Parts: sequence; structure tokens; C-alpha cells
Amino acid sequence: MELSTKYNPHIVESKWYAYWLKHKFFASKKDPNKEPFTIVIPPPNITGVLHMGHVLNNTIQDILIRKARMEGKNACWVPGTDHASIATEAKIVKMLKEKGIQKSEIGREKFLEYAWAWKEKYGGIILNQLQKLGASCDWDRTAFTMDEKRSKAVIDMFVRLYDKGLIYRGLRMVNWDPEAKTVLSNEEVIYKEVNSKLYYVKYKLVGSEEFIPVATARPETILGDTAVCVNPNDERYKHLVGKQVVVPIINRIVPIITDEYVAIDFGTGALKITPAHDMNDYEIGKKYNLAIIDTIAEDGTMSQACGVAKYVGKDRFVVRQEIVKDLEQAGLLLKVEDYKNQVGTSERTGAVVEPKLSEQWFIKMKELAQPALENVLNDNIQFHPPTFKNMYKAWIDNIQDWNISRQLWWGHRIPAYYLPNGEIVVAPSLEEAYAKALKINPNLKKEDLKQDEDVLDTWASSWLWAISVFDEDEIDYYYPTTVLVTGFDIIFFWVMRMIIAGYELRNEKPFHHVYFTGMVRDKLRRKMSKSLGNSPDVFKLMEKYSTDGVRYGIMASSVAGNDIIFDTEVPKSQKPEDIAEFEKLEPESKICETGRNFANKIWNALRLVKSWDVDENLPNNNQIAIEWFTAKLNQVLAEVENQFDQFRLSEAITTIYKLIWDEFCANYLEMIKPSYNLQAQKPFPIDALTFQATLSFFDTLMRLLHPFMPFITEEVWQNLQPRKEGESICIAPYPKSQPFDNQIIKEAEQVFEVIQNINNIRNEKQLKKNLELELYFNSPNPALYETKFAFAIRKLAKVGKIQFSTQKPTNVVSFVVKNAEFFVPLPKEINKEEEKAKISKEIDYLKGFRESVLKKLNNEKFIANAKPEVVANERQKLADAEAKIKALEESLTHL
RNA sequence: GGAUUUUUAGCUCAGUUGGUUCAGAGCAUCUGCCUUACAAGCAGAGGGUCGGGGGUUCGAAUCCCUCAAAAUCCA
Repeated sequence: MELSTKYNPHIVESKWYAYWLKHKFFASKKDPNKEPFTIVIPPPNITGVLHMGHVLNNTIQDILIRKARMEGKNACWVPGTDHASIATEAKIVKMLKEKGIQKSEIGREKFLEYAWAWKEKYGGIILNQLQKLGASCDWDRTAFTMDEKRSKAVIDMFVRLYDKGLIYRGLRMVNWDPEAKTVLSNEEVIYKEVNSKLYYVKYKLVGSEEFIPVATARPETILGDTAVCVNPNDERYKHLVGKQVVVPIINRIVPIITDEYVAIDFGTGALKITPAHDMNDYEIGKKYNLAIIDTIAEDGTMSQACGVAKYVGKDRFVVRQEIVKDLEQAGLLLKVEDYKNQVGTSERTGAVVEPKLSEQWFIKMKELAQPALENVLNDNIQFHPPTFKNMYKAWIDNIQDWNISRQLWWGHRIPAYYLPNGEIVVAPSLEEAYAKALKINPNLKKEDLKQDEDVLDTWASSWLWAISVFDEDEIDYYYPTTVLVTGFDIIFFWVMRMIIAGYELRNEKPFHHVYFTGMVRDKLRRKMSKSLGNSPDVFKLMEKYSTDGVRYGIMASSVAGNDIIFDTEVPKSQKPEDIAEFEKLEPESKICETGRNFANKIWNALRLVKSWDVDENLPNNNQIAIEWFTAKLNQVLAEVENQFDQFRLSEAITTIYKLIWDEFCANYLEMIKPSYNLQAQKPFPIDALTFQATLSFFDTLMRLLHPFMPFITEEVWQNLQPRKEGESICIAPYPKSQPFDNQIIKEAEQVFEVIQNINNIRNEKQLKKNLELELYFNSPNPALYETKFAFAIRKLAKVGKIQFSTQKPTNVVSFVVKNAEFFVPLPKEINKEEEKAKISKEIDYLKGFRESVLKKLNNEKFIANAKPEVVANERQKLADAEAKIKALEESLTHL
């Protein structure tokens, strides 16, 4: 078989993914005889397309689940998508607008028809993209947060918590998007710095021309003022406290009150209080029982309540200008200053967010959250890395009630029904609600019940995800799930709430472990986001570097919880033309390139091994190489196991990379590689034992790497020997470490050091790389170099004669490894002065080193306090250093 | 203002209860090689007083205090 010198990933990837699906390797069925290993995917939004964050997150999940599957566990990775109320609704509204359709015109039902049609068409895109990434999900289990089963779970939970008295309806200051006419959660508000103005306005004392100056950036809210507040320590205003002032324009009479909250040095030090339209003012209003006058309507225009007829129905920003003019005319405007402040805008519509009082549904969180706190603090649920426990605790300690209603149509409609008298019944369906209502009033008709118009916050379905994706007859088997992999930015929105829901519904945690990933950032440390347009095109990346290469790249640079600085280019600016320009660029990533090169290295190792003919009659001359690599392999396997146990996946992949590249390819294969037979135009044959051992090593290495780089490993594994249809590395056993010979590893390390020294000499003296050198040495353990590992030195350092000798030959370069001295005769005259200087320098260094060790050993306290093995080690260091110094000094005299 | 975290080589990061030859890796840099698996490669080299200061200890990148800088979240 001819294999190309370059690995071609594209055919390989689609071929094996199709093969895996065909044989249903990823499917999981409840099986009480097997240990379950379960992951539920953090469901991506149906509006989303695969970005670097997904690549990171899902690669980690795939690694964990593939390894578990190979270990013979019942690996179950449940995929699915999230309906994402706000994001999706905004997208549908925009689409309809482009068709000239207004949401309000077509009504709820028609709107939802459009939305579902959109979901059917586009909602699965991201899942297909995950297949490109190699994700080994059980696709038959694909779930959606708004399908029947998940919806039932959400509604049942609402009813359950309502019946327990944990859900209530109440007024709350919310972030209001006047364009979408809905409340926004805090994370949907984007703060932007804007240039605005600070207006200084006279608030006159009742019946007087005396006034208190008040600075405000939002004069239109003057109409809702119900107090003026100063700091109690502010000397300027002490005499005014308790007096009353007249609110300009509206002429309302309000008190001057005091509160520590007011900053003396900001503005005038006198703050107008508008409880209906400012978060902080609302708190102060509550504290001092101030009236709340809601002067701004749902759509951002001034409402009737503002009390000034000519402003009613006009937009808040138009009214701002008009009020400023009116204030000026009334002689109440003192001055206007330029001012920079942070203004909240809607992530979805870009509208300036209006803080607004609104009737909303809430879940009481304090009590519910207690088991969720305890079980994280006591490590019943383990966080990786554990530092996130601190943040988690701080959050739960300050937990507030959860506003779960959203003024949208796309989502789970709140199962609350209003009776004509305003009473509320809560039930999973209209029928059940009607039955309940009849008990209150037997004369009611079904049509009298009106269901709440709002839908539930998306997280109110996500928090049930780990439960709601399983059927009743299997949940006891799969739940709690094994590990959740998610970004730390949603620790509060999702992770905490899932834990709460788990304990509430099943009195059990939803997962044993949580692996927190960092954010993927660009090289300027900005989070990769759609709006910045700074994320490379994932598919172009995979096209260029292969899926395995990208998986390697993202994993090698991602320590749990740490942000990942991804090394691709960034757009010149956020201007659309610059982003467009950037998108045309071919993405470049050094770290993904390393991954691609790694796959190519493995591919070429396969080519080498496949090129050998086996001769059954040959003796095995490579026993030491085989023994050494067996030991090394098991040593590294133990290391990798340890790294997996601690979820140190980036270390694991780097460790495996070095094992394969440095130890297997560079050392082992070079040691056993038969030389080339020029006459036959092919390599000399290899003995059967070495060949079998090599295939076996290669096989093990591929299985070890498979969870990280599934495609190249399957391709190579299938090529190592004939496999039957239905066989796959996916379900081959994962390697396990065996006890190993530490001695041979140490010996080999010394040998490699010798080889490196010889190669260094070759480089420094600019000797031809093919020139065969001779090696003389003096060592207490001559067999190690003369016989045991001689073959390795010959091959890796291109040495011919290796000879033990107490006599130093002439015209040599020397070096010392451990307690052995080595001499390499040079074919040309050496520069004695240069050699002398080099050796003297090393002696000086060693003497300094010896001093520092002696200092320790002469310290009584060190001898008394340090562990015996530490002391023994110091003595060994001293002995080694002295031997080296002695050898070097001898070299020096003989030069 | 409060909380949390970070600061180690030019860059991105490891460094697991303080102690293996005197802090490691990848990338970048430099030197020499197209050597019959691999130039997506091979053989080498240089580069850090571990943010500053103080303390605990026989011993500190690692523990404590303090100062400085940065990031994130909450208000």
C-alpha cells in the first residue's frame, strides 16, 4: 500500500464519522450491569453557529465521554438545543420586519407559527456543526428545551413551586427594553460610555426664592421626583434638611431628606430622587417610604402620570430637550456641563434601557439555595478548578429572588390564569385551572379565565435540563450525571440553578463534577464575540488545520478555568468593513498548526512502520529498546491517569504529545529502525518480535490519544493491522498503566544525555552529520554504554566505535554525564584554549554548586529537620558534583 | 465601594502537602542541515535575581503581611 507523505485529514474525517454513526457507537441504553458515565450538553442556542467557545467546551466533553466509553463505561452524552427566548424572538421579529410584518399585527399564535418554522429550518444547524467537530453524542437523544417533554417539566416545576408558596407576583425594578417591550436580565444589558450632559437645576424652597441646586443627567425624570436627598454630613445643606422644595415644571412639593448614599463631591451633592426610574432611587424610596410615580410608558414615551399634557405620548429623549428649554425659560436652569457616563443598552435591540417598575413573577431563592451551597462547600459536588467555590459562595450568600417572567411570546407561557375578579389560579393546563377556578366560583365559564401573557425566563427550563432529558424509567440510572462542562460566566445563571433544581426535585445533586472553562479571547484579550467580529471562522480553521489539529490547539492552550488567548489575527476595528475584511482572511493559528503537524508526524510514523518487511528468521536485537519503551510508556500512562483524575486535560494532551513525538518517534523508532538496503532499494527487514512489539506500542499510543484526536487515531489504528467491519478504536479498551522498571528509564536518560552531547559536539565543530565518530569513556558502569545501550548511541549519535578506556586519547572533546567521562576524538585539530576555557567555566559552576550543597549539609538544623530522603539526596548531589569536578579537572590537565 | 482572581523567559502558560542537579513547556529568536517516515521535518543554542518590599523557616516561585498593577463579577 502506498501512503502519501502528507496526511490528508478531510476524507478521513468524514469517512470515520459516518462509520461511527452507522455502527451506533455513541448510542447509550440503560444497562444496570455497566457503570454509567453521563454528560448533558450545555444546550447551545438555536440561533447560534459554532464559535470558538463551543469548540472548547464540546471538545472537552468529547474527550471525557470518549475515554469513558473506551473504559467500558456506559457513556451517554445527551445533545440538545435551547430555545433562547429573547435572542430567538429578536431574530424572528427582525425577519418578519424584513418581510414587512409587525409582530403586534399578526398576534401571538401566528407569530409562534413563524417562530417554530424558523426553528425547524435553522435550529439544528449548530448540532450538525458539532458532528464536524467529532462530537460523540447519542444523537437519538437530541432534546430541545421547548419540546413536549421539556415543556411539561418546566410547567410542572412552576406549579410545584407555586403550590409550595415559593413563587409570587410582585413589583420590581427591572431593566426595561422599550423597543422589544420586555424586561431584560442584567446580562442582557450592555453598558456603553456615552457623552451626555449634566444639567444643574434650581429646586426652590416652598414659599421662597431660596433654592437647592440639583444636578441630573435625565431632566425628563424630574416629573417623577418625590424627594431631594443630601448627605447628612454635608455642611452646605444642613440647614435645609426637613424643609420642602418645589419640583420644577410639575410644581410638586417634596421633602429634603438625608442619606449616606449621596456622594458629597458629585454634582451639587443634592440628589433628586425618582423612585420609579432609577434603581438606586428606588431603594431610597423604599427606605423612606416615598411615593412612586411612573412617568414613562412601556414604549419609552411619557405616560399620563407625568402630569404635563404636552409631554404625554412623546418619546423620553424628545421630552428631555423640551424640558431643558422649559426650565431655561422658567429661569430654573443654572448651567449645563459635558459629562461622560455609562448608559445601559439592550443587547438585542440596542435601545437605551429604562429602569422601570413592573409586575413580575419571582421565585424565592434564599431557602431553595441552601442545599446547593452546602453540597458545593463540602465537595459533594466538585468544582474544577476549586477556586470557583469562593465566587459561588459569595453569590449564594447575596442571592436575590429570581425574576422569571419575560414579556415575550417565544417561550414557556406562564401557567397562571386570572379570574375576572383578579384572583389567580395556577395549573398545568387550562382544564385543570378551570377545575380549580370552579371551586372559587362555581358560575365561571372556561372563557372567563385569562392566561398570563408572559413567558418564563429561558433559564427556568435550562435549570431542569439534567433531569428533563431523561425518561422516567432511566433517570435513576443516569442521574446524577457525571460531569458538567461549562463556562464560569454562567456559574450563577445555570450551574447554581441546576444544583438548586436537582435538590428540590430529586433531593440529589445533578452532577458529581463541574469543569469550568475559561473564556476564549483574542490576542488583545477581548472575549471573542459576534459583535466584535473577532472570532476566527471555525470551519476555515478546521479546513486548514484539520479537526484534530483544532482540537489539539484549543486543548493544549486551555487550563481549566483559565481564559484562552487564541492567537489568530483580529479585525483592524469594529467598523463593518474592517470586520468584513477580517472575515475574508485565512485564519492562522500557531497552536492549531502544531496540532496539524502532530497528526502528520503520527501519519509518517505509520508510513515508516508499514514500509518494513518482516523476516521471521532474524534475531531480536532490540530487546533493550522494547524494555525501555515499555517502562517509559507505563510511566507516562500513570502520569496521564493522574492528570485525568484531576481534570488536567491540557497537561494530559501535552504529555501524550511528548510521549509520541519525543519518546516513540524520536527515540524508540530511531533505535529500532532498520537501515536502508541500497541494493534492494528498500529498508532491510525487521525481526518479528520487534515488529510485533512496535505495532503493539503504536496501537496503545493511538488508543491513548484517541479521545483528544479521534480521526487520525482511528485512521492509523485501522491501518496498523487488518480490522473487521464494526471494529473501531472508539470502543477499543483505554490503556491502563502497569508497574514499570524505573531503573531502565534512568539509564536511558543518561544515555540520551550522552547522545545529546555528541550531537552538540557535531553541531559546534560543524562536522558532517553523516561522519561516523568514535566514543571513548571512563565509567564505573561500562556495560551500560559499551553493551546495553550501545546500539542506541550508535544509531542516534552516529557513532561507530564505543570503547571503555581509562586512558584519555589525544585531540578529543570531552564531556561528563553523571559519574562518567566521555571523549570524542575529532578528525581535525581542536582549539585547546577554547576547550580549556569551556571546561574551566563548567568547573567554576560546579564548585559554586558544591558550595551551596555543602552549606546545607554543614547546617545542623538542616540535618535535624529535613526529611531523611532530602538529606540523602543532598549527599548524592554532593558526591555527583565532586565526581564531575574531578573528571573535568583531569580533562583539563590532559589537554 | 464590596467580592474573587491574577502577576514566572519576547508571547501564552505549567510548576499538585515548601526540599530530586541550582524554575519547565509550546510559540517566537538564533545556528547548521532537503540525512531514503516526516522541511507539516532533523540536530543544536540562547533567554527568567518567579511584580516590589518585609516576615516565617535549616530551606520560599510555593506559606503569612504589605504595597503596586491588571482582570472579572456584584452594587
